[in-house]
Amino acid sequence: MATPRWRQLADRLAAQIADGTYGPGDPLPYIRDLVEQGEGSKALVHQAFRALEAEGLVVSRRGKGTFVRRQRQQVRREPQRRYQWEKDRALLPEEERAKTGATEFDTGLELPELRFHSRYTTIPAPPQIARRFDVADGTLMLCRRYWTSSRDEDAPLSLIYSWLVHEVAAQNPDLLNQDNEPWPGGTMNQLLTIGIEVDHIVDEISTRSPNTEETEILALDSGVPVLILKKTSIDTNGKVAEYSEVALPGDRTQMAYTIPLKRWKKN
Amino acid sequence: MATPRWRQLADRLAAQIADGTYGPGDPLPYIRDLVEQGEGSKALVHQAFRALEAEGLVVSRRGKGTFVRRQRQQVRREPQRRYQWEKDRALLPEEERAKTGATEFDTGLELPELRFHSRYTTIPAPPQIARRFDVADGTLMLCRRYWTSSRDEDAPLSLIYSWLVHEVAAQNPDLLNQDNEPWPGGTMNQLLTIGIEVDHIVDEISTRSPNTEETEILALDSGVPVLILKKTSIDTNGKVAEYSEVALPGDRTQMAYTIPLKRWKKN
DNA sequence: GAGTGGTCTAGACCACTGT
DNA sequence: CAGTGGTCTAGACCACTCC
Repeated sequence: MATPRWRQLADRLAAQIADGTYGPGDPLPYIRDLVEQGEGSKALVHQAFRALEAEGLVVSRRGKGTFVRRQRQQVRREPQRRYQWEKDRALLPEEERAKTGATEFDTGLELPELRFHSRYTTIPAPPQIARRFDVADGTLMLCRRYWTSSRDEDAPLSLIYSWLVHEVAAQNPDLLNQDNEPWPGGTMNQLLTIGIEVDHIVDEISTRSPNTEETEILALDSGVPVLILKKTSIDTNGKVAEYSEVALPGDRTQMAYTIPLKRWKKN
Repeated sequence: MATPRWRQLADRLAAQIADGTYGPGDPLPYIRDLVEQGEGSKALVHQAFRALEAEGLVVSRRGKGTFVRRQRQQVRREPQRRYQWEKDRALLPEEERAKTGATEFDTGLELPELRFHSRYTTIPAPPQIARRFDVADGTLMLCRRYWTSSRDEDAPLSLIYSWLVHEVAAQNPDLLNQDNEPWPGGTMNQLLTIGIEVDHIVDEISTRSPNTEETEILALDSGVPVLILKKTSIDTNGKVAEYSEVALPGDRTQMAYTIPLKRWKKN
């Protein structure tokens, strides 16, 4: 089929954004003006604008107009450094651990008006989770949901589901109480209190469109996907100690990994 | 403002998809039927359906109906293994190198009807690229664009921009000729022919909505984001030897990294 | 040909922003 | 208050699928 007129209009505007005719923060023409100029009915022009918004190119503000989206500053996450830092920190005395948290490590922000939300639930393992831990379907799990937010609108956020085998976590009853969050020293220290040392961590990264909850909590603009980080911590016995799924705002997050390579022998 | 009726309808259908009322592959009610049932005008119901499509939950087929999207099988990429494998292979004699390519490594597919597309251009470095290589703005660069495609509709794809300093690549004129693609042994072998050994690689991963070109070449369904892999190869002198940006289909790609941690000392 | 989703119009009203 | 984007309707026509 021929390209619909709303697509043609959207592509034309997208090209003008790409070539700088409309720069970041600039206003696009008003919908009503484009209708008057014969681009089509209001619904048609509006559909073109919604497409541009879904593609992350523009933002519309009711009563003001439509503007070219500014690229948001990205937070660079380096799990290789972060996980080792977290593990080292887990052994320190509590006063030391309390000084700075993982969120500050990721963002570089001081700890200002950070609010910490958490909700713990105990539920039977769904099939996918049971498979990760190599336990029977329905094994009781401790499912911890949490996120940090800040008054700063710019503050990067993450939305986390973390899973532990309930029977294991219950060895230290403090771990079952959500009011103990944020736990000084993080998950590595929590695991230490029940005699578990993490040997290595596997990060799996994918992406998808956000659901309505993620859109709301992460304050995502329309059209922004989420990065999904599935993090599996394996202990020194080869067992899965903890598994978490982290949703990260796609327009503010960059994951970075360094891969060293073996040197070729000299000839 | 109150939630618009099209959002309410979309959320209600999304909830029914989530709870299994409509399973993968199942048809949703017809738009016209929902209109008759008083859900709203056709445009309103249609807008709800487009929202569900943009969120990746359903696909619409003209003349047939609207169906719950099936989750696509994901290809797991393990750069730590792949890059070392690529480096090891670069030293092999040509007959050995020709046996299997990087695409087969990623996908596990045999090399059936793979078609290889490439386009080389020589252009002055844009600011971002110049900064990566730490060269002056406008330094001549060899920009290589390529992708592999397959008759199999299921075949996973990637769309790549790769950059080299032109003056460096020109030491082996064969590297400037796009008809030599696919080069047996890959980029590591190409670099070897001009005396460069890669010491380590930095992967940076982000995500965004696809542009129209990526949507077309990667055959992305509506609402599917792309994973962006920015890969920087650093040689044994600490210089950037090659830089590439890879667009990967978000519904078919998973990146996996393993992070070993130092053991705690025994008490 | 009957039924599906997709496009498009003309116009109404609402919610919000500025002055 | 005028002007903006967002919602919604009623109806027309088009492109495609299946019988």
